[in-house]
Amino acid sequence: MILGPTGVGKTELSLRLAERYGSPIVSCDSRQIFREIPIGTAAPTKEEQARVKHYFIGTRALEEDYNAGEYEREALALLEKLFQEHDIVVMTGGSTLYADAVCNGLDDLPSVPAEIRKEVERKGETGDERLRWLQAEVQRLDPVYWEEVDRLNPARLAHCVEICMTTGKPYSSLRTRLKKERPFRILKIALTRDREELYARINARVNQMIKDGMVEEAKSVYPKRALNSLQTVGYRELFDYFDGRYDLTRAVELIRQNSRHYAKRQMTWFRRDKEIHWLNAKDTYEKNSTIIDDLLGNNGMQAS
RNA sequence: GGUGCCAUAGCUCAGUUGGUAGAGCAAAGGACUGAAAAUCCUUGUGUCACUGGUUCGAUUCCCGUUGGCACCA
Repeated sequence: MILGPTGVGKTELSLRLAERYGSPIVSCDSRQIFREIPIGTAAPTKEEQARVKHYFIGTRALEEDYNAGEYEREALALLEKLFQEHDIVVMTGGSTLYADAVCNGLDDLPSVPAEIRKEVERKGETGDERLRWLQAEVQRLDPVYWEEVDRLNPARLAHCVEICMTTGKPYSSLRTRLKKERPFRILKIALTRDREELYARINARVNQMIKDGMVEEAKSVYPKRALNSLQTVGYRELFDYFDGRYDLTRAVELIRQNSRHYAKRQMTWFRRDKEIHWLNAKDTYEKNSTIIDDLLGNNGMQAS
């Protein structure tokens, strides 16, 4: 598994490793999975996909309500198949929860019916009012979870309420947080770079996306802006630009900034994971692939 | 050349009737089990332009210097 913050250089390393091991690449990215938005999500290009077979790239429509649980099921099913033909399968991506779902598993929860989601969404007009309603509901439906939840986080509270309403049981009673066994060994590699350098790469990549037609791409999906799949760095800022809230220069500035924030949040998540082996993205492929071979216990393996 | 105004955090600025200072943004750290590129929490980083004076004490008042802006010649 090749992890790392956005823009660090996962794609190139993954491609070369996949070629070396004769493996496909299983993407672990919650936004590259949508086919309508390849530019703004820095999805692998046609050329890159021609080099190595990719999974979970552009396979879903924006309207499909995709989530980490569904990804866990699909990815595990796919891996089972792939491991029949491959000793090593390369997985890569920056969606931390999705990666976690594959490695450790999520609890078995039902998916929330649309009516319930709508109901929970609608309560309270203003953000404050809604937050207070959610807090009251969690206290009433799941006092155990109330004790541990981040009480100011509407997304957390809403999820608990949704699950309680869907199952009729307290969310906390379904939340085992047990680590699931997997029928394969997982080697987690994360790439890192100096912060300054990472940010410079992110800034440059945003420029490139704009040149590659990201504004037009965003325009084409603008009518669907309310979808969860479009609550995505790059698109939100461009939608606001289309609405006249600021000019394109400002929008690009905000995209850069929010991408940096995203990378920072990813780093926070990765730092906590003690299973990760860190590699410097600046080191040569030869050096890094040798380290990875050692970690795999495949010192004798010849690069093809 | 003259007059006036300004100089405080990375940026934009507030403020101290004289007791060495605080907002927004930027930035940094953290949380995270089906919306996760989502959602949320915490944190103020400073020769208060420089020199001298008055004062127990000056970022604050005064003289000068430098830089910027405006107006007048």
